[in-house]
Amino acid sequence: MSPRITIYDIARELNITAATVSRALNNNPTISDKTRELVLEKAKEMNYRQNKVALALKSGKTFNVGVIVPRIDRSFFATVIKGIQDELYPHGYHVIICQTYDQKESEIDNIDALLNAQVDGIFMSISNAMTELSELNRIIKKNIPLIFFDRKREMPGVSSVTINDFEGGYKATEHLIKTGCKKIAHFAGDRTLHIYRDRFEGYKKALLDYKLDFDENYVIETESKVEAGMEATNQLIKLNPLPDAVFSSSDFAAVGLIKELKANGYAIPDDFSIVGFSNEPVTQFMELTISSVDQTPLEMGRMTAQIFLEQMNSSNQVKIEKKVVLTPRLLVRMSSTKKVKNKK
Amino acid sequence: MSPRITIYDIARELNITAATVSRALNNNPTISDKTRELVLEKAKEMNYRQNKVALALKSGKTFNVGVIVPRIDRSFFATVIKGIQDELYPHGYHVIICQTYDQKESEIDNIDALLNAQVDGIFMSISNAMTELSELNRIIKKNIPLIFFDRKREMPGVSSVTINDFEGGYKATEHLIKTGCKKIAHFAGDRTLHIYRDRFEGYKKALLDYKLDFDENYVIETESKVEAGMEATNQLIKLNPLPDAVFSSSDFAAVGLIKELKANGYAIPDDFSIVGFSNEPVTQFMELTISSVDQTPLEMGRMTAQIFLEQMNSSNQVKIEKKVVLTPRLLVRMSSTKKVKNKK
DNA sequence: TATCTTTGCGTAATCGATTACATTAAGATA
DNA sequence: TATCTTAATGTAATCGATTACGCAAAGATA
Repeated sequence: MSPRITIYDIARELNITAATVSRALNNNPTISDKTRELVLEKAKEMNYRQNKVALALKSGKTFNVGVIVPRIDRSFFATVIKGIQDELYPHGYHVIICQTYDQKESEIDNIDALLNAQVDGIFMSISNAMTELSELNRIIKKNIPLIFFDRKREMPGVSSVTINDFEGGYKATEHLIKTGCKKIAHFAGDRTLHIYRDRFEGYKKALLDYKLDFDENYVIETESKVEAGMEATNQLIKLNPLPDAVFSSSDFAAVGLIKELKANGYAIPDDFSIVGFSNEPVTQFMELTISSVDQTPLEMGRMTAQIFLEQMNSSNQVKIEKKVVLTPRLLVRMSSTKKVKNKK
Repeated sequence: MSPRITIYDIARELNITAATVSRALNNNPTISDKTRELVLEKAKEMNYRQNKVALALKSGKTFNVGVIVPRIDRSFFATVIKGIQDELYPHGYHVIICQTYDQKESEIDNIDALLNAQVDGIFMSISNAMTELSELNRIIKKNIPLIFFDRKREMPGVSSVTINDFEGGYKATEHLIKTGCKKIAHFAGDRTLHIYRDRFEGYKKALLDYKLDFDENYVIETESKVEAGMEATNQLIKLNPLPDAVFSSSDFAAVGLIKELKANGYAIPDDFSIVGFSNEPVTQFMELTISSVDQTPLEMGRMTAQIFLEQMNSSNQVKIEKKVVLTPRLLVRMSSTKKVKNKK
């Protein structure tokens, strides 16, 4: 095992002090060119590497940030993290991943661990279960940037990057209306969560704006799973009058919806136009590609990281509180593209 | 901004020294029960948290590990990371993510950065481009556990966790043979990579074992993309005699294959039985679910982490070199399940 | 020549925790 | 009472880097 080379080792070799070595390596102007060159040469020769841990202890900056998500094996979160990483890597930051599975205890635990590890910032998609704001306040009190993405909580001095779920719901519904659908049902998620409530509200508003009746019976709450979508479909096809379109808050539910509709002999998009939400990879790989609302996760990650960098560069006096709301993009695919000749 | 509480702050409050506080907090038996209780109480009252950075500098252990993957927004890698994380989190380790996009420079860069950050271990899916073994040797020389997963390189003292790609290729092909296919084509990946070469060899061996002719014309090299699979399909359907099955090294290519076959009026699985590789989420969401070979990424991550923990717990003298080869699981789905009545 | 600047580098403190070694005081033993 | 244990705590070094402050030598100025 080769011993770690420190600035003291270099200093000893050159008969100077560690302070001089440190200054030379940091391009301090008070060091003569001769000495600087000697040091740089010797450092290279000895294969010296700066010990970031020692630096972190001295400076208080670890150049690590923590990202807290429910789980990383979900395309959406993996892509947000990719965006964060892509943006921060050139600035020398490392990204530490924490998973919570949306358990409140796990969220508190992870925050605690990240604070002990002295991260320079924490990015978080906060669960609905997390009511312990005191834990979050510990972050603020330490003056460590906390930034919410995707799912947020209102807190003074805390920035957030979210998408406009209302607009997403509105756009999806408007698209269905404009392509001729009159009786549009909605697969809603858990409406105690603001993201699902907002999508639902957008749906409702679009109906009103275009003078279509809103009927609570056309709204079916369902989980974000294929099976749940299939079950919901069985309720859907019992409706009278039968809808001619569905806006689903979840792509997975939309997949289940399509499976079950086909099994029951319905044609898509001719009998039912369908728009999902999230632009999960599966939507574009299906034989019948599914229209969906893209949440721009890459941009979300990038933006989150950018706000963090701004915050780090600003003086400590100035508290930045940015509320960025990204515009979702409607992606029209086959599941909502009726051939004109088949239009009923 | 609340100041950080240190053991010195506690010591001052109690009129004792930091050494005593440290010992009390670490359950050192030479500390009297009275003092210990006083310290613990005061620590709680002042909301003391151990500074892991200071500890890391002293102990040389950061409790951080680095994971190097080409990109994290791929289901496979995201799931491996999840496995690593799930296994290491209970032991107090944090996972730092690095993406390389399979660029050699980026791989070297990331290794360097992780070493400077003093991680306790590095887990890596190494690209084919990475020929600079000297960089990897720097890790070994520092006595930091390096563990390859998914894609490895032979190095003394380095453990690895991979799957048996040969067996995966064999199983997939054998399954097609046993369900009555006689003329099985193969979509191969880049066969300079051992994972693709092994899958190909498994395919070949299965044909030989079951007395079927191997024909190089039935092997089409293609990228792991839907579009590439579609292009390859156009070569495939020009073959004479026409194959009755395809084993694809890539699920995405299989998706393209199915799309294009259907577009050309072929029925699946009746005209073509199809098995893919990787068990990408899309394979189970398709209306026509795709048979595939699961690489057990969760187990791969878990196993990688376990080997690391073993290595950390063993004495420094003992070098552990484990080569774990996981067994892939064949998942039979609709794309290779012919109805008996339709069997040709 | 005497004094003042400037240049270049050394000294030593600091970040927060751990720990080998030293020290003190109380109780045990002869 | 004198000496020896032993329990409990203090002292100070250490991990590796940065940096305020001090100082010596060289050149500048009167």
